[in-house]
Amino acid sequence: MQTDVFQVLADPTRRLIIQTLREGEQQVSDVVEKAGIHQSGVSRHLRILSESGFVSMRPDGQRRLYALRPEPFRELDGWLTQYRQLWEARLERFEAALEKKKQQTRRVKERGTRE
Amino acid sequence: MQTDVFQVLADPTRRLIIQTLREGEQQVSDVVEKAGIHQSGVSRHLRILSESGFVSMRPDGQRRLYALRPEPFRELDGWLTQYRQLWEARLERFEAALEKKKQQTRRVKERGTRE
DNA sequence: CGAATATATGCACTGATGTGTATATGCACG
DNA sequence: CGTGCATATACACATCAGTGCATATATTCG
Repeated sequence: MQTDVFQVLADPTRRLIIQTLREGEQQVSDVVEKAGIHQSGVSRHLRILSESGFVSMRPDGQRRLYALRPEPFRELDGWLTQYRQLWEARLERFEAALEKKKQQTRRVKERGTRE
Repeated sequence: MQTDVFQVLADPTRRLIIQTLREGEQQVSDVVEKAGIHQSGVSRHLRILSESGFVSMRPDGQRRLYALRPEPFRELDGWLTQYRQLWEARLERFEAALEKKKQQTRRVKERGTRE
């Protein structure tokens, strides 16, 4: 968790690895095939991803299975939330979603609807 | 728009500048005060932010006013969407819990006290 | 035990990038 | 005009990060 989320995501290869792991748990050699760099490089990227919380590691014999973890994504989402109002006039996310549900029941009488 | 969003956000000073611009349009000298680096550096960061679409620039006499633009944030949000399912399951549980609590509250109000 | 396989790490290199200093450019105003 | 202020840019520099190569570590299997 020592390296910050943005730093980690800045590298394209790392994003590719993350993308790859979306399919589910993978061992290093699988990732190597898709990453286009040497095994040593992948190993180091996985280390960074691990230390920053993006992936978890589970030993399976001599292999190591890596999988995505939600926390950093959530963190990024949190950061992004500060700026949501920039493009989302109406917030329909998170608690706002709940709020909306309540208002649905209550009928929309205000000018809350956009033009 | 040549530099990619993640690359741009990787630099802490740049994120600080973005944060600063959340308060609204600012001229360079304002940003300099808050950024903690020299004016030339700020100028270059603003250039990068501009080229990547994070900010817009509007000349005002000899000054230049920079302001946040939504596009890159939206782009980041789009990227993030691929991974939302990673943690939204949990979030939904959270929402459900909240909902439940609210219903509880409502019930309590309707029927008087129970426990 | 020794060989084979999977993954991690030390070393060296290189390209990219953030920064300061100094200077250029652009605008305003006497 | 010419002086002053706001901002941009050229240059030099130092640091860092990603990479390959070679090698170490760990585990499985014969």
